[in-house]
Amino acid sequence: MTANFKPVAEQLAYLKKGVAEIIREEELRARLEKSYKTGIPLRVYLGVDPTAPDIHLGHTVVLRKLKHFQDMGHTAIFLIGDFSAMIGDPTGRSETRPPLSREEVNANAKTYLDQVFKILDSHKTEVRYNSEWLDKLSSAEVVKLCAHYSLARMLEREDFRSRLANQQPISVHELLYPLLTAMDAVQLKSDVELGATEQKFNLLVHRDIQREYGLDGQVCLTMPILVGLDGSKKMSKSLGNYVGITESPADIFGKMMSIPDDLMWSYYELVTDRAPEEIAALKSEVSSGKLHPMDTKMKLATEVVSGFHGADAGKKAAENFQRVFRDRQTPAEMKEIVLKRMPMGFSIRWKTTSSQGSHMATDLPKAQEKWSKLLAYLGEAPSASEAERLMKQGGFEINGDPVKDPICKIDLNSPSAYEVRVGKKKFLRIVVE
RNA sequence: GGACGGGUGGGUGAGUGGCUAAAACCAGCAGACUGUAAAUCUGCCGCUCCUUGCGGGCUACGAAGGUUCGAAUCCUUCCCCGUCCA
Repeated sequence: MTANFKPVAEQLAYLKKGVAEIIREEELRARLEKSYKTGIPLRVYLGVDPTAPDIHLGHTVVLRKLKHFQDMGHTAIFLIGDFSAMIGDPTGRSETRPPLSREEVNANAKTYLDQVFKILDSHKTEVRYNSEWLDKLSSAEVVKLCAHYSLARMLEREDFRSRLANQQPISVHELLYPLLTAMDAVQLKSDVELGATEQKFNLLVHRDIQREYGLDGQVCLTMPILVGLDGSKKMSKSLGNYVGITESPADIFGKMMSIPDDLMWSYYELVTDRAPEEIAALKSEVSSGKLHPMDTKMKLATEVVSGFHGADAGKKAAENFQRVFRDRQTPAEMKEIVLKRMPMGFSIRWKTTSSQGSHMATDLPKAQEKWSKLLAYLGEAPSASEAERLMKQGGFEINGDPVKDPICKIDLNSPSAYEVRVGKKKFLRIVVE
């Protein structure tokens, strides 16, 4: 069976969109040509350590590139670093990462796959786990592997060098990270490995080690790091400047709108399917004043939402955004929480457009309860103090009117419904039955 | 193994016995202005209780003990990190 590849030049143009660096482009072209002639698809892999339960927009940059290879008929391999996650990639770290347990890693790996297949075609993706071979590696083999690389070369790496210079600790096992993950490349016999620019060192070590094991060194393709919502640091969960791909359409839309204007071009390039020429055209129309930056950003937000939730959701999110923030109305749909008095306390039911749940609250027995406490109890404010603060500062509204009195109470005995705004973006409908 | 230096709130980092829930800066949150952008200005920024007050309580400066009317600050032991020597 021979895949029907597109001409090499066309493939290359498609694959080059948005990339930071290809090491080396000539080799990639050569491999594409060979594949074109033989009909054998390239083996392209992306290794990801499941260190957190969710993936965010930043991760999708490189996933999308893997998808591009898939689109061109090549074999996409999604490698889950279930073993390497337990070491922790030292990249970009100014300190040693606390190791994860196998249980955490496995749990994370499971949630990754669902999310990843929002981007990749699950039927065409080869999913592998590096514990498959790394678990079995004997000490003798590890020693042999280590013999292929020198400490001096290891210390060429920026984050090791700077930690050394700043008198911060480097654990020996961290040095093992690039070497052990190189075994992935060896085992997979990869033609191409993808990664973010910060992975360049690792990718290059992998390439070197492949050669030591008698393979042709893989092509390394790096993608730029997506800047987070704050507009300066890289997108990461721990910095809180991220968009999770499982978030609701409204949240994704709102977050996308909050990025600085200048940032939208790189988002267009890295997380949408727009061709480079289209992006350039949009950019010049904005700078000439023909297009309003906000409208252009709304387009971006719509496309991002559509990518994860479908075109309808994207459209709806855009409409809702305009309704709430331009027309200053309440959203068409908001999270609804129903409180119902029961003999033992309250039953609490909540539902959003995408999910729902319920539980009993036995420790909320008062008929008159402070809003601040209720919000904290419901998890809609981090703490009661925080909620009080919000109220004092005018960030809390009931049915459209600001309530600044921090001891304002809700009567849980008389049935009624409240439309409540908590902070800038959160709207709730609270119903007492 | 030895000699030194260090561990403070989400981060950086002051503070060496009471005036310190702990300077300053960053991040974060809210308000004003706007395009929920950026920039700017103002305020807030441990938890909790109430009668929301420059109010009460609790917790917090690596851990555990101790000295003291009183400790992030002094003492003891322990843990962790770095540097230099071997």
